[in-house]
Amino acid sequence: MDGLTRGQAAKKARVHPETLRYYERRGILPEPARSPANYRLYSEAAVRRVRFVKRAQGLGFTLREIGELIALQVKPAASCADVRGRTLAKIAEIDRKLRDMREIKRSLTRLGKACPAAEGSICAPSSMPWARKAHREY
Amino acid sequence: MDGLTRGQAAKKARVHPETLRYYERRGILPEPARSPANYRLYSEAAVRRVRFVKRAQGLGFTLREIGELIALQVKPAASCADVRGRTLAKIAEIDRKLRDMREIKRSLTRLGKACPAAEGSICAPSSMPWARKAHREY
DNA sequence: CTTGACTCCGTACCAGGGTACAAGGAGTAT
DNA sequence: ATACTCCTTGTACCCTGGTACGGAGTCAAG
Repeated sequence: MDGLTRGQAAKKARVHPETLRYYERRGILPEPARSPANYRLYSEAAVRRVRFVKRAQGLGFTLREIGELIALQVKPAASCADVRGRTLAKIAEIDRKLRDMREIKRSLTRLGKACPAAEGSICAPSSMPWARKAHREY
Repeated sequence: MDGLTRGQAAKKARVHPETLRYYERRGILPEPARSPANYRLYSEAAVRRVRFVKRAQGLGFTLREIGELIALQVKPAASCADVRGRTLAKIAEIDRKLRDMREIKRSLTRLGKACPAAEGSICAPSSMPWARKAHREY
């Protein structure tokens, strides 16, 4: 019998075993095959999908959005123009996130440079507009 | 009397007024000045900070992480080497997120190209490894 | 000088995303 | 066959990040 049990698949995907059942309920994972003894049997593809879900969550996507992202490919070809529209919208969203991300990184990079590595030294005033002044602001 | 009331600040930052009180409890916002009638008075800097928080949340950072990000600049200069270390760690984290983000974008872009805009046409098979095959995987 | 919209505070509630628990069955090791 | 671990189901619980609610005070417009 091949396929991974829930615990094995969970370990490979680095999530809690219960999470797999939860994703199944949420429709994020399809109902897996079952062993003769009714054990769930997961494929490597399922593991990859879970890993993708976790990375996407780390980027601020909700489970519903991630489900939509996955659906883009699983959808019937009939709704092709629709799929294309959704895809372009998702790309635009990601571009926004990329801009935000790069902006935060720039700020942090400036801070890293202003901050000498030596112990006991003094950091130059920061360059993060969202932090600057916010604590003496009245 | 200058400074924004809670409602005004919330509107500018595009959040619910209650959120400002919540962030104050969480230490994300400092305790603001008060009007003679004990109303909170927010600065533009506070509004900018809230906006930053929302963008960072959209990138998958938790409130605790965002607090740390903000603390990097507010921290006393004494702990400079420490701040530098944390800053570099945050930058590495952001680089990971950037890689993930770009990978998803690439997949979506391929999908967008494979998907002719015309109504009723057929999409080419997808190029998203995390979706592909996961629905016939047993 | 009242009405309506705002504010205060404390507390209670809610949704999303899991995680735990109980009672019983299956697999394996000794 | 006895233990130990993992699996099944259903249900209950938990944490995070807010939102809502109630009773009282404030402020601006009419």
